[in-house]
Amino acid sequence: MTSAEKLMEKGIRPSLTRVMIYDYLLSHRTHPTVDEIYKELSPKAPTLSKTTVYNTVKLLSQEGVIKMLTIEEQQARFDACTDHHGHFLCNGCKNVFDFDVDVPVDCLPEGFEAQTKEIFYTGMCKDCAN
Amino acid sequence: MTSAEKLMEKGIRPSLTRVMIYDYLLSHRTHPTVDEIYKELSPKAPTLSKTTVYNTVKLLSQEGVIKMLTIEEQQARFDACTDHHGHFLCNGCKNVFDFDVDVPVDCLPEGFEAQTKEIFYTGMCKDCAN
DNA sequence: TAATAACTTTGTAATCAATACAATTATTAC
DNA sequence: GTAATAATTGTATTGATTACAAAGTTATTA
Repeated sequence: MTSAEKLMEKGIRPSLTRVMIYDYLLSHRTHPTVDEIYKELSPKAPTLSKTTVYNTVKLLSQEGVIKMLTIEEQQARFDACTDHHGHFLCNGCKNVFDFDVDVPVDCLPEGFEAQTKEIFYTGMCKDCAN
Repeated sequence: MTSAEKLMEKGIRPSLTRVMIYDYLLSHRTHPTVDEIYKELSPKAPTLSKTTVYNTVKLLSQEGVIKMLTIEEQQARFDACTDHHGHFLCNGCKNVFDFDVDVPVDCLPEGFEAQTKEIFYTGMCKDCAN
């Protein structure tokens, strides 16, 4: 399935801009910020507005196409991989790494219903630990 | 052990302001924001500055006396309970609830060293689910 | 195809949490 | 008690995000 088809499946009209931003996230699993997305795509799309990037990642997040991450900082990051996995923020290089992890289940009090589940670790990555 | 002693144990001089803020967090397990702490304590301490609240929660977080939470929003929240537990943000009432959960261990790639571990869920709490 | 309606994109201005910084006040050490 | 150090304060600034209205684009209808 193409990325445009994935958007349509969620009821999102696959405009060029939306597909471009979604494709960027699909092919760059670096959990970029809005600013990073904007800076990367601006050369190819000189009229792109940062507001559009904000609008688009908000829309895609709301519809569950991508995930918003809020690890510790003041800038949100975005991830096109919506499968469940943990995120590790390295305090050295500030990169965010994925890791496989089993989500704890059945740990919520009676009557609580989870819609999103996030596992965020911070520390030092392999390269920065030494 | 008094809260002042706990601060001293971590090498933090237990000034009146610091103890007051720490005590507030110890007795109000609502995961308040800086603004909420400031608004609650201002009547008792009219000369309190919001900058001092920022300075204090940053210091206490850095020294591991309290924990900073960054669940989904743009305002950080603070928690005096540093035992491991999960946090649940209700999308209805916007309250943050604690829940017991086993932290996954040994899930990081070789060489990665975790310093903090957070488990954040969002959804609907018992009261808001109906 | 033209006219209209609906949606998307854009740029500017505003908001607001957080930080920088310098001045003031309080505490400690000698 | 005075100098040195640390804590607190207020103001100004930064910077991510949102609000909003105008401009541009796509779809719909006749």
